[in-house]
Amino acid sequence: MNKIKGLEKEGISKSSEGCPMASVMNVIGGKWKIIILYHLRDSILRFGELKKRIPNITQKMLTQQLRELERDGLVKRTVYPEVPPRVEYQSTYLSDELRPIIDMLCDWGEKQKEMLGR
Amino acid sequence: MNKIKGLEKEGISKSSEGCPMASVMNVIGGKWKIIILYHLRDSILRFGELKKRIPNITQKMLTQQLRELERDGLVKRTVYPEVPPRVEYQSTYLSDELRPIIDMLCDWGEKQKEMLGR
DNA sequence: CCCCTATAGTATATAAAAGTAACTAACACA
DNA sequence: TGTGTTAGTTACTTTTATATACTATAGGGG
Repeated sequence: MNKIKGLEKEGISKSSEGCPMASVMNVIGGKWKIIILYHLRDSILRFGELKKRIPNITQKMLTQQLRELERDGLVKRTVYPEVPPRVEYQSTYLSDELRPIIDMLCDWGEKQKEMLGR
Repeated sequence: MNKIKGLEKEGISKSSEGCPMASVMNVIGGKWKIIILYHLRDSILRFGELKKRIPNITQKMLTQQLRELERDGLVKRTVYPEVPPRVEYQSTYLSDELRPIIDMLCDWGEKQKEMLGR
């Protein structure tokens, strides 16, 4: 179980050649990643806090997506050797640069919701 | 086969409550959607042209994602009753507003690639 | 007429990703 | 000895994505 997703993401390979967008998708394309990064925009959160803020995600998915984000340098994971365990997640230099983009996406979503009559 | 994905996306329901990001993800969260919109940023493209520009996508996926994008008002599909058939896809008012976001994502991807040493 | 090409798809079968539910480790407290 | 807490695992099922093959249509060549 040391490989979560095989070769594909080990070095952002495969579909990243040719299309600049494809490599981006490799890193933030997971179903929950942008949502996770959205919640980590301005807070350091523990695993359980993230889980509360993203009600529909399962523990397995949250763990998995966080590990991939960590591997790709988009979140920093800090484990405190306590009992019960405490693990904190925070954004990094790389994901900080995604913040304006995430904010814009959020605004776009609001506008789009209005346009679709609701 | 009249329902591509069931209820979930019919009205941007489900996970859109609570999290503003979730509704955005419902619309552009498909694996290929941002890539498709990226290629339609500044060109009107036929099905086959899109397929050439996105080599790893399969016809089925391209068809499916385009239909979902059309349904959500992000692409306009124009069929010319010719043989061989000609179908053109173009961006809409809604997706035009995504353009700066897509460009920023693209830039972020470039920067990120450099940082990861290559 | 038969075969070939081209375009924009469908259909079917298989692989991969995501979801579900139950289980674990470690200690604190009662 | 038994219960609660947190951050995960594990095994299993369902949903998505991919690969491959196939279809309809018209024009052109033989």
